[in-house]
Amino acid sequence: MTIPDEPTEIPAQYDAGATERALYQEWEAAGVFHADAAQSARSGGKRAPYTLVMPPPNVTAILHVGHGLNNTVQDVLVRWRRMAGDDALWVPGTDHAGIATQNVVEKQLAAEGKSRDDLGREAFVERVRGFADETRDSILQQLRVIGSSADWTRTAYTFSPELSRAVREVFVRLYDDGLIYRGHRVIHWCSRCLTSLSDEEAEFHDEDGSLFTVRYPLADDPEKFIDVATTRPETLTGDVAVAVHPEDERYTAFIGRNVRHPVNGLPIPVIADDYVDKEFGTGALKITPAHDPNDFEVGKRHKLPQPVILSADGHLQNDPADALDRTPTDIVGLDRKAARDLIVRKLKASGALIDRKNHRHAVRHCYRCDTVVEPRLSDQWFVKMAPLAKPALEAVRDGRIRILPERHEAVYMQWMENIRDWNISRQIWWGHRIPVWKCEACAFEKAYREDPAVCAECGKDKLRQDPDVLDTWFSSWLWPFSTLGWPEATPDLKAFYPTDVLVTAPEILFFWVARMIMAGFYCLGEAPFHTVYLHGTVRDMEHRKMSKSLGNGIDPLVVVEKFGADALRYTLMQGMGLGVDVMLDPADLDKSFAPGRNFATKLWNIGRFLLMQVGTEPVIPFEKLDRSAFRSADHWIINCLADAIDACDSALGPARPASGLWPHAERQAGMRLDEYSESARRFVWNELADWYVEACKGRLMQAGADREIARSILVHAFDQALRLLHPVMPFITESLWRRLPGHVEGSLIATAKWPVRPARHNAEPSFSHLQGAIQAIRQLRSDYAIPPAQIVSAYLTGPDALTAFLREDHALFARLARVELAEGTAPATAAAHVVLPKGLELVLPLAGIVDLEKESAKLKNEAGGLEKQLSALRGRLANEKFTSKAPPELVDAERAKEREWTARVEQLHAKVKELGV
RNA sequence: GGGCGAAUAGCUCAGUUGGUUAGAGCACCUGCCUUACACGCAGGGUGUCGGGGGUUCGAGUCCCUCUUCGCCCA
Repeated sequence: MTIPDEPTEIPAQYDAGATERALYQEWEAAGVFHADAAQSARSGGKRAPYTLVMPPPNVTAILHVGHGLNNTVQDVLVRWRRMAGDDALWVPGTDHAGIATQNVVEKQLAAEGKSRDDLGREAFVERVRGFADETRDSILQQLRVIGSSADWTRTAYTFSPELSRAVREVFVRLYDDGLIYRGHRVIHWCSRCLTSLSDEEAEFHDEDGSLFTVRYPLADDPEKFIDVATTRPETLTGDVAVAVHPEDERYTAFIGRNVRHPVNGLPIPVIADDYVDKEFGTGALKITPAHDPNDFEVGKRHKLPQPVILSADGHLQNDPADALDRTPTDIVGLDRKAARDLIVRKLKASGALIDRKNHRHAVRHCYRCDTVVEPRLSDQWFVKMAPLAKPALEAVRDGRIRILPERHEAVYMQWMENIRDWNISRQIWWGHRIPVWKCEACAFEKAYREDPAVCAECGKDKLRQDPDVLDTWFSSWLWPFSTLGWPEATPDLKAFYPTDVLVTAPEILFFWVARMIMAGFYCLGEAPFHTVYLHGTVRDMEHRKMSKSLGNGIDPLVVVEKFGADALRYTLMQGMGLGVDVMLDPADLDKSFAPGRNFATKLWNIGRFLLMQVGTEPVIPFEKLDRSAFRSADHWIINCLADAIDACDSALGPARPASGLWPHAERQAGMRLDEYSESARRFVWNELADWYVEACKGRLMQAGADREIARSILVHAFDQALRLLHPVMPFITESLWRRLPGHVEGSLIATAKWPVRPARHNAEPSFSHLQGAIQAIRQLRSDYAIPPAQIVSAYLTGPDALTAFLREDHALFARLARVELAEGTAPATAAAHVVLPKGLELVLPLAGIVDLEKESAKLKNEAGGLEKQLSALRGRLANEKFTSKAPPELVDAERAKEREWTARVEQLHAKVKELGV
């Protein structure tokens, strides 16, 4: 048998760039990512289906580190289940992102000096379509670079003909079920995007503003007046009443009379409504029905007019039809800001402005362009949500769906219980057009599955389609099944729906997740997934969200370029506590990605060294080894492996609820990506490399049965470690795995079997004693600053069986602790002493180096600490209440501890005496 | 204003139904280029578990209260 003395052809440096590109192509060519519908147990196959649908990035998006995080989580899960034998499918795709994409193209047009109206609707939509087609695949391409193992043959797009059909189908069903209606309501209006926004799209930001107090004199008795507080004087001319609380005694005399409007001079009534908060401001409120949702309700109750005094683009208007002739001509045409200033000046001049206070309040902004959102009365399409919410609420309540982290479940419940109707119409051009046609001949209105030529009622061809398009979320809420072919009963739908886990950010729990659950029940009668995993946000060192405007973003492609995709992925996953934000420093990528970079390098080095040591000759299969010939280190590393597999499994899983309902004990179990990463890392680095590889060094030098056991176990343990790590570090593991002796040409770790926990061996504790002894010696060496090159002698005493066992591994002591185990009687003095468990003692004669007083003090100190603990322990055991009330096992354990500690204290005192200092 | 949550090492966080001497990673300190790896090796825990009170044989864990912070919603 030859022992290789030449290093095998494993490069000293791992070339991430070249390796990753080549391996990704290999995986794709081998069809690793492709899931076969026929193999799913739901279609008569043998494999449990495991499906993820990727939260579709915008067509215009470029990859940022948040995408990296989101997709790495999904990739870890799908690679894990693929190895575990599931029919694993990860569906990728993109979202046409109505407002966002239209905005980008409109900006392009503006740069050319054009507007969308210059092009006209059809040409504009074509232009956006062309733009989206160009950008659509770029982010998906970038996801490949970080290793995403999505099934690209199933790439979906919310605006594709297939998915558009699903949108149309749902719209028509909801319409026919009476769940879609047109409403005249105050909605959130973005005067820059010229469209309505849903509640979720109009985000609150705190802003410093002013609270103005304005005086309204009685029309028939100007000496008497009501002071009204408002934050928005620019909407003053839209006032149609002043409201007070019916029980507010200050104002009872005013109710039913008219006051004179301080800006337009019109008489408006004082009304009583218990919506008014007596405590806020002056306790009197101006009512502007067309520009405040609450005022709108008040106005309806009191049958007040609804003048719309702001135009669509945010200027004051006096169009007789809308504004009802209430806006003075000198204000007409001003934008909101200018109008506010002018009105405030006029009020000041006329003496109607009584007070102006600084006031911090939450103001809604457009989530796309950050313009202040204007509440504005208009006609919109709504979905009636309460009936849809009911089953979606039940599913989370009874455990068919779980949300992690748990605290988001309460948030979900609260939102669902108080759900409001969903404004789904947008006054833009890029999106699915609302499929409702109205007949101009007979006024019949209907939602059509196919574009109609003639009216379904009267047969005339005077049809006009509604000009609005649908909210983008109206297509993405169908994503878990529209991507699988719904409304067709496709093989994919049968094989892969319901899906399993939805991985996303908590911000879109309501925008998207809740609506998907509702759509799943409405369209298919089933929850679209059993687990919602909401991960943290990537933030900078000041805990700020990464954003383009702050310039604190991190480009994952730069990270991949510098450190490799595995380093990026590992860094993100090891920092991914459940629901915990990941902090990264955009100014110091080396530091931020050190965990992944260091570990990737270490793993490569472990592999390189291990493979060099083992050589290329075939090894005995692990299962065929004669276990009776195992050394303690062998048992120990196999036990470590069993624990590591166990830890990884319970950190990641369970993959699905066994019965369709999450049992209470499993409701928050699994999905601990950080614990999984750390468990796998600990095994390969702190156990396999730090101890077992070291323990094998000597054994590999000599041909024979013992060498073959070591080789086989090294190969087996490393093979299993690579498999455990593959989901998080797919490239480097694939690259090392194929270099293992006995690797079958063409086989891939990406489709290799996930490790199964082996049985534990009990013969291992001796290795822990050995480790304890070695660590104690290292500590001594460090205390006395003994250089590594200096080998010292050590006397080992204690129970014969144990010392004999440890002496067998004297070579290990020599290598790891740099000591020579000596025979004979240890010198009593001029030596360092270590007291180990089970009566073991180490004595290192260190004449001239050892400080006897220091040794004595150390031992005394240890004894003292232990005695303190011991007296507390004895106190506890002497307490009759403890011994009678505490569980008997605990009391027994405490008694055992007392015996052990007592023996150890005695041993320490004996040592001190021996030293005689 | 309403709701939810958090406060444990310098930082980010674990800590099961209350039960050993409260842990991990990173950072940090000390010593080492010990023939795979300095992106490494060895050694080191640096803590009044936010303050106060209570329940209990026993509290980081349960209850009350105060303080601070975060998120969601109006």
